[in-house]
Amino acid sequence: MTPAGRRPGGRDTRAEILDAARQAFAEEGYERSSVRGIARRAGVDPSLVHHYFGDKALLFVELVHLTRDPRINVDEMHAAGGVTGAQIVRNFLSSWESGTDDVRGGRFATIVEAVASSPQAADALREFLEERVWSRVPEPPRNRALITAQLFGLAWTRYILRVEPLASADPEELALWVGATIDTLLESRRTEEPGEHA
Amino acid sequence: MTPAGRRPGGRDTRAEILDAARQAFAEEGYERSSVRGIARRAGVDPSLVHHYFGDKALLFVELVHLTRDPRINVDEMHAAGGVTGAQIVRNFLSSWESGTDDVRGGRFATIVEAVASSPQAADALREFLEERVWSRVPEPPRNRALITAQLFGLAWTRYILRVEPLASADPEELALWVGATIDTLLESRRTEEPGEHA
DNA sequence: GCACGCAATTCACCGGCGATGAAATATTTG
DNA sequence: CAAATATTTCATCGCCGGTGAATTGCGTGC
Repeated sequence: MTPAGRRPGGRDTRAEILDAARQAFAEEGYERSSVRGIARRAGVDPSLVHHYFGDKALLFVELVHLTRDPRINVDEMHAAGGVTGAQIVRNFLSSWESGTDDVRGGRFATIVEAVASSPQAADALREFLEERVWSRVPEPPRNRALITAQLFGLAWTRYILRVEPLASADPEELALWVGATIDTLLESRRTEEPGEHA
Repeated sequence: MTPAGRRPGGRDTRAEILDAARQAFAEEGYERSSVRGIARRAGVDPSLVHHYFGDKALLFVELVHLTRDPRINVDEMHAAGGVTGAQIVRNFLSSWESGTDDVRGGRFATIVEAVASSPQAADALREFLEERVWSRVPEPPRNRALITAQLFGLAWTRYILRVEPLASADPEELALWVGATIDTLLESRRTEEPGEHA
C-alpha cells in the first residue's frame, strides 16, 4: 500500500510507538504484547520498532523510565511529617490500583512479567528503584532491600498469586498489617539489629 | 525419517516428555522453553505434547504437581519441636538453592515466570500452596497469606530483582532477618492483632 | 485368531512471532 | 544543488503454539 521511504511532515513516530507500546503492555501484559501488534497500533511497520528501540525488552525499558517520577511521593511524605510504614504501603498500592486500568494490578502484572522473563528489564527496574525511589530515603541498604521485599511480596501475593484475604482486602487494611512490619524495620535503624528478639 | 503410527514396545513416552519438560523449564525458564524444544529433547513430535497435555500451561501445571511433597518439611519442623520463622525461611530458601540447578534460584524464576504470564499456572501454584504446604499449619488465613508474602517477597527480591544485600547474603542471615518478622506474625496469633502497635 | 476400536505417533499446515538486511524516500547539511 | 543521513517499508528467515487428518500398533470381544 504505502510505498517505502521517509514520510513528509515531521510527526514524531517514535513517540507514537511508545504510546502504542504503553497501551499494549497495559492491556495485554509483556509477553502477550507483540512488536507486530504494537506496530499495528501505531500504524507503522514492525521494523520501525526495532529501528528505534533495538528489541522488545529495550522498548519496555524505555517505557518504565517514562513513568511519572515516584520521588514526588517521597517528598510528599516527608512534607506530611515523616515516613511511616502505613503510608509507604498506601502509596505503593495506589501506584497499581489507581487510574484507568482495566484489571486491578494490571500494571504490576505487566512489570513483574517483564522482569521475570528479561534480565534487562530486571536491571532497569532495580536501577529505577535505586535511583528514583530510594535515593532520598536515608535507610541503610539492608533495610531498603527488606522493605522492597515487603512491598513486592505483598503486591505479588495480592495481584498475581491472588491469595486470600490479601487479594480482596481493603488497601487500608493492608496498610495497617504490612505497615506495622515496615515500621519495625524503620525503627530498628535507630536502635540496632532489625527486629532480632531471640 | 521415522514413519507415522504407533511404536512397538511400550516405553512410557508421556513420562519422557515430562522429564524433558522439567529439564527445559529448569534450564531456560517458562516462556523461553518451547513445546517444540521439549519435544525435540524427548525425541518426539511436537503434536504428541499437545496430545498428552493439551497445551503448554497445562504441561507446566502437571510438572509443578510432581514436585516432592513439601508437607514433609512441615512435619520435620513439627518433629523438631515447633515451627519458627527462621526455620521456615531456611526451608523455603533451600527449596530454590539446593540441587543441581545451574543458576541459583533458577527453579524459582521458572515458576514465577510461568505464574506471571499464565493465570492457570497461578491457580495451580496457589492451590498447591494451600493444599500441600499450609494444610497442616494451624494459622489463620491472614497470617498464612502474610507469611507467603514474606517468603515470596524475599525470594523475588533475591533471585529475580537481585537487590543487594539480599541477593548475595548468606541464607542463614536471611533466615534471621526475615525469620524475626515471621515470628512476630506467628506470635500475634496467641495475642491479638498482627503487630499493630500504633 | 481375527476383526474392530482405540491409543500412539507423525505429517502437513495455519497464522503469528522476533529479527535482519536491503531498498526506497525524505530531510538536513555543506 | 549534491552528498550524507534519517526515516520508512519490503522481503525474508527460522521459530513458535496449535489443529486436523493420516498412519500404525495394541488390546479386546467373539
